[in-house]
Amino acid sequence: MSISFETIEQTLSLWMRQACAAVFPGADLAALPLNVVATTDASFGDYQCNAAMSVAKLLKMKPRDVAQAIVDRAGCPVGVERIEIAGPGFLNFHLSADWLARRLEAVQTDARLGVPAAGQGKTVILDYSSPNVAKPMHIGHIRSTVIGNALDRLHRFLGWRVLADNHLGDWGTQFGLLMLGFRTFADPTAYEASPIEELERVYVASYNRSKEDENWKNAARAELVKLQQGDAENRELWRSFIEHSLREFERIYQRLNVKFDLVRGESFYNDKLPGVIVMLQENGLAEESDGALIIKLEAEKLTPCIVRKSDGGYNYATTDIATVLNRAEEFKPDAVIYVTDERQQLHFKQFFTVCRKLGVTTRLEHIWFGLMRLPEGTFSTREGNVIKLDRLLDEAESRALALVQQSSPDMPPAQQREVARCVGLGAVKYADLSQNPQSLVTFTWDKALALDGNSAPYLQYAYARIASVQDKYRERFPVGDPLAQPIQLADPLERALAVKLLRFPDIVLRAAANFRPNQLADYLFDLAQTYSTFYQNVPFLKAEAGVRESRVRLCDITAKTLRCGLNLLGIETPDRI
RNA sequence: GCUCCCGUAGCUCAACUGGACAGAGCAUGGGAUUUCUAAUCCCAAGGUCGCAGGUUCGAGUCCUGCCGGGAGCGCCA
Repeated sequence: MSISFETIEQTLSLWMRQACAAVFPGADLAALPLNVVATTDASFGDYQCNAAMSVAKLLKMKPRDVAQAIVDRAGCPVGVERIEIAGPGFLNFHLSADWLARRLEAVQTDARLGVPAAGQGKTVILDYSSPNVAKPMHIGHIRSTVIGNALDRLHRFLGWRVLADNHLGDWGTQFGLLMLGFRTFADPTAYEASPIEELERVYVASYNRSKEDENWKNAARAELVKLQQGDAENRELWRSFIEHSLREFERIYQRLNVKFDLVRGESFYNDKLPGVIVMLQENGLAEESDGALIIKLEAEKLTPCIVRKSDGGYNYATTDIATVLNRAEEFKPDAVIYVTDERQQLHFKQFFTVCRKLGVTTRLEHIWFGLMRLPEGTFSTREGNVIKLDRLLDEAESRALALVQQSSPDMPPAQQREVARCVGLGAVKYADLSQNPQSLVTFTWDKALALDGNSAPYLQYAYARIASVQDKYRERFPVGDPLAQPIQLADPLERALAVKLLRFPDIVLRAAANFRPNQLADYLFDLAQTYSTFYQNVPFLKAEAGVRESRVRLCDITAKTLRCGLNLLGIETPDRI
């Protein structure tokens, strides 16, 4: 069953706006921030509002007088026991325990846990992961993939129609070097055994030679031109590179539980590029410069955007413009979101600006994240110092397995491996999702594979403990039915847990709106900590009947929230750990 | 030279986009288990939020300058 809820912040904020309008008729409050938000500290109540300060400024009154007027004349919204005025004019809302309990009861039987379907009827295209063909996926790809996938899951859960598109790098100058290298250096046996590894080796060899051999460089360029002109043999080779790469990528995506709705590489748009140029010219945007076709963006204080090279070839920008035009026409999305690393910020600014000039009104967002680097500096395929994604995941699973074997020696080995898989993968994903995407990341094994503290295993452990409590309850009280008993919030630890649980919908909305999965991760960790304190200090199975059922219900809602939240981050929750 | 990010406890990171005495984890020291999974919990210690000004009732958050780190800046993607 699914009930349509307004979130608590939405309800209280709306009430506040109406209250201010009623108490101060005639004042133009439309532009003022009157939002009610969760408090940072329980001593300030459950929710707080700073409206009095902004209203006071507008009306040239004292903030405390404004706050007092609101409290005196507007009363309290439903569910709020009292509103206190604190400090310079903060309004602190204290929710009634009874209202919290009734609300939790409704959430418990709601399939969406009270999260509104805010994206209903809207479409978003998510462009993420997008690895380059013929190169192995390495730890640098994990951020785009994991963050993009979390945004995918968040939006889908909120009711958006999501089209996840893997915009593969399957076209471009690297193919000249790759083809020439392949014909010269490739070892058929190695290629058969491990195509991507061999392609990578071949590419690096070819690239290195091009740096010192001008003829080699020219020959590579000739191969590229042949490919672009549709030469059958090069075309076939190119196709086989893509095929092998996709098979390899697919294996890793399955491992990460990542699914795409569309896999349209850059080459998909090849035949649309001349049309884009014509369009740019017709709009008077493009001009010749040193043989290339460029779009000047001086008014926007951006460097020019090159849309056709002097040799007649097209650029990244041209493909991206064609892609947006195509997406807008075919899918009519409300938004197109790109998840890439920080180095592409300028490119996206230029390209979005050009799209606007072409009359594209679709919301375009570039969600960039800090480049992953090694303690000794950046890494690249060419340098050969990459850490493959497979190796990272293998290492994660084997570290987790050691831990599982140690703490659950009686578990059957097959189950130990399955738990280790969930825990190891969860740890890797969580390491990326729990911090601000834009922060700079230096890769270290211990950080990426942390299994304690603020980590996925901590959350998974909390979840597994609840599953165990529920089993024990059924064992000892086979005729008991928690849902038949009301939730009671007498103990402060129960109340604290209840308040935290009911924040979930607002957190999910915010994490999606800000494109910041770490805000959800933060919340889940906080929730798990609150639960662990509750678990440690409040008995449930030994509590008297009634209280016992109420607490088991709190456990159940916590489990559902953890599972739902972790699932939104792409992290699994085994029942045993 | 110009543009964009970042600088918070010994270490790794938060801080709901301008709100209350800046919070966690790790590491350190102390404590809790005959009882629901100790991969846990409780307590302690740890800070001039890079520096200097400014705006504001209020600044880690906004503005200016400087210092330090990263990234980008016409035919790569």
